[in-house]
Amino acid sequence: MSILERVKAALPALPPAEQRVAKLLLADARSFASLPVSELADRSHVSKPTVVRFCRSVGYDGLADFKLKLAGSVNEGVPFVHRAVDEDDKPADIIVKVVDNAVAALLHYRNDAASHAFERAIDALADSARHGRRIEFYGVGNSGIVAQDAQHKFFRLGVNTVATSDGHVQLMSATMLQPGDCAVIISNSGRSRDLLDAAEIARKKGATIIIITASASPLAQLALGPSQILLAVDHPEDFDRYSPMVSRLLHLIAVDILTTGVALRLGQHLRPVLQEIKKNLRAKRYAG
Amino acid sequence: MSILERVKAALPALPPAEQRVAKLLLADARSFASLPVSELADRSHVSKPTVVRFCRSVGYDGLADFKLKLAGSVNEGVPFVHRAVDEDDKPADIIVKVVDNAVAALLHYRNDAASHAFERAIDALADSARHGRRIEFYGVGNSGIVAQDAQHKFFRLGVNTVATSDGHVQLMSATMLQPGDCAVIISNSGRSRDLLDAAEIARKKGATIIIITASASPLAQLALGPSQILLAVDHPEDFDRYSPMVSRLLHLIAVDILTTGVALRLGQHLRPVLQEIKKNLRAKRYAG
DNA sequence: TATTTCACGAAACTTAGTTACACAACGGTT
DNA sequence: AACCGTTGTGTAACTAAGTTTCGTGAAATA
Repeated sequence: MSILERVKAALPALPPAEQRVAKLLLADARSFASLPVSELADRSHVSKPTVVRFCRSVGYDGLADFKLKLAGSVNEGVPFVHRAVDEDDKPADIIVKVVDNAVAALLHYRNDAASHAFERAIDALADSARHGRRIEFYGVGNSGIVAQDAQHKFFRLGVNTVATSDGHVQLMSATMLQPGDCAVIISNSGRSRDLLDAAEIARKKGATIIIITASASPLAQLALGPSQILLAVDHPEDFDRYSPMVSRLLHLIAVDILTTGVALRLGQHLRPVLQEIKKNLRAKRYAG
Repeated sequence: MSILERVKAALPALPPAEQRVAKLLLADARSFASLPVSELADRSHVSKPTVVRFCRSVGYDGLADFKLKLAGSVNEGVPFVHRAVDEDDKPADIIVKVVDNAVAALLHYRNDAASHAFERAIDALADSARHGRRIEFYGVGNSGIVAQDAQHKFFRLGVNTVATSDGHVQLMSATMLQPGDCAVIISNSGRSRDLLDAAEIARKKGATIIIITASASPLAQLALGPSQILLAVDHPEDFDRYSPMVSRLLHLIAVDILTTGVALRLGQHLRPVLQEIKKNLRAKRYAG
């Protein structure tokens, strides 16, 4: 996909000298594009032609071509660094900064989201959906809204789900779960007492629990067993001030990924349901 | 900001020959980086040094430096194109595609969001907040969730707001609005009857109405008057299949921008409120 | 052991990018 | 109106970056 990934994949098949060049590249891709051949050759302890050969080995025309493509590829993440909003920002600045921060967080998340955990979560949810088992979404505060959003999405897939943002109702609801059911628990901090209790109860009842929260939190600790799945959502320190804004977006994206995955699993036989919903909604609309 | 924008801005101040180089660049930025000086000089009918001079005029070290930065900049939008999820995508692919689609939509939005409209909206909201007037968020379906999210955000700023996702309640609530109050109406399609009615009532009552919806919709039509503000949220055709997912994110980002803007306007005197909320929330948490 | 193949570097070469310099046009001053 | 400086531009020389050629030594194959 990205150049670096391609290089990483090709690395073992490369001759030793070229591997050293690859290592240099991977160690500091940013500066690789701006250094001249001689410098690159020196730093990786090979000759200049070897640097060129390396470029061709990984599928480019030569060093010049490689540098160009690399510059494009490496810069992917660069423009979207976190930038604090300050007092005298105009609305135009705020728009750019808010969006860039969101994008930076999303791209960061994309790079280290655990696809394996998603696979398990999607399996479990699709399974519950297919067998008509219960799927419940719990969240409090801001995460309660994410839970509702998730519920809404699954609902539109024709899957019968419930979202609860009230601590007491969550406890009651969790008590009624059974093996084969899924409880998706969403929390920004991962420290909410109500959610910890609900998760614990759901676990005891044998339900599969899927936890969307920060990886170093008490709630995340609960997601270690065999039918417990952790979808870690972390964001870099410097997003702290925007934590509620950013984490919510990441939680929503996690929900989108789950929904998309489950929709694909369920496949064909949910199409009719979707169309019917659409038809009925249209009646509520202004014709224009 | 982006290289091309910077060039476009600097263009009028450039000498004629350099302007020709700039024109070539803007006409086909993609290939500019990969062509040699001589070719660039030929195509823009100037000499080689002029090409280099142009690069320096717009703030780079020389042609080499410029090409490198350009390669990075031009690719900015490229990696994040819409990519459809298909049946045999693995979870890892789904993650990448879902995130990339979201990012593509966000960046697109960032580029043509009307900052002027945001300015007016932020002014109106901050004004209502300062004078203790009512601020209400209306939305149905998925947008109801966005409305709640917005309410939650303003609530955390210490601003007393209401979110309503029930059509009947919206009508009742809108009826009670007065000049100086704000109604923020959120809709994906901009065709929901309930919201159109609520918007119309709010308008008649003299409240400022802020509409977050697609620009070519009936609801958007309502936002043409002096105390009506349209925050248009459109997304390209090809996002259609993901429309609910993407538009919701964009609506949320619009809300983030509003919140951030209002928070800056309100400034200092909301800090104590925030700290108190934080303190009280902590009691609900598990110590770890 | 002979032979082929492969990996690598030294040196020559080519081309890209840069600098130095010269000239022309314009604007303001004497 | 003649002068001088500033500014914009191209020509030609130059430097350094990237590339190709070729030769050597090591490993693999016969």
